[in-house]
Amino acid sequence: MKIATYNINGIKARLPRLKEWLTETRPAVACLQEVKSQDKDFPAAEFEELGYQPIWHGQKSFNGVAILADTKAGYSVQEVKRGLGIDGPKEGEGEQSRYLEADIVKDGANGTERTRIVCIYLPNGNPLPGPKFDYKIAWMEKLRARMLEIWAEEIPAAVLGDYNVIPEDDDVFAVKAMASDALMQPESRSAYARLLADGWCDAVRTLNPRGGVWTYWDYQAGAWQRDHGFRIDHILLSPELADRLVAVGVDKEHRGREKASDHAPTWATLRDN
DNA sequence: ATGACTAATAGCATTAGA
Repeated sequence: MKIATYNINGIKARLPRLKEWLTETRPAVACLQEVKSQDKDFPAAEFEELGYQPIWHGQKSFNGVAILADTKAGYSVQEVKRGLGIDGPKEGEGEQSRYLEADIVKDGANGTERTRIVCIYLPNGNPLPGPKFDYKIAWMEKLRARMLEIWAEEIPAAVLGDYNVIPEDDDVFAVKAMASDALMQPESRSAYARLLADGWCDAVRTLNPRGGVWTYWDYQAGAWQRDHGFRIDHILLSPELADRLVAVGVDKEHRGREKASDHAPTWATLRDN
């Protein structure tokens, strides 16, 4: 079972690239972030034609998350929860669309297999200090509380998405370049480290203990051409899924295509039960 | 150096991203 996360940076602008990626790599589950469209504009039929069942939590202009399940491979998606119940950083703004939780279901000879999949788009947190950074840290605390609830259920679970956290110094091309950024502040890192301390397994780090894996390259200053990237898209696994971890990867080649997102798809494959 | 790109929405710029 291959599970993937991909910050697509606008579904309208990215649809041809996204469909290409789904067709070429065929993940069982795809978590999408920065959909940047309202619910009514989500192109559900485009995914259904490819053999994917989508659920989505949209928002006008920015944010927005979605989960796709490969129906051709026998998977379906059942929504469990949307939103963490935390308001955005602006006065009276209400909640932003950053959290979508679902069960991926597959019927087999040995009964029904259920995998909890959580798709997150964690707040960026810049500039700092300020309300946006405070919001990021508060959001991470809310996320941790929800992840502890899921942990207590003792179910196979994965929390995938754009965490907007560079966990370690070897997850960035140059520490100095990002030192003052919200992505690698001590508070951001320690909030992420707490998730790992709770027992969640960082899949990409586990199979790449020396770091040096990037999932994002800025559009600016020739970052892609110079390989000036960093790792902020993460796949966290419960013990049940960590035991089944086979491989991880970043579909880096897709970052180099025409009209690409600034993130690359990041995936993990899990052994079948 | 708060620049450099890119996307969305509403325009003849601004907000947001990271």
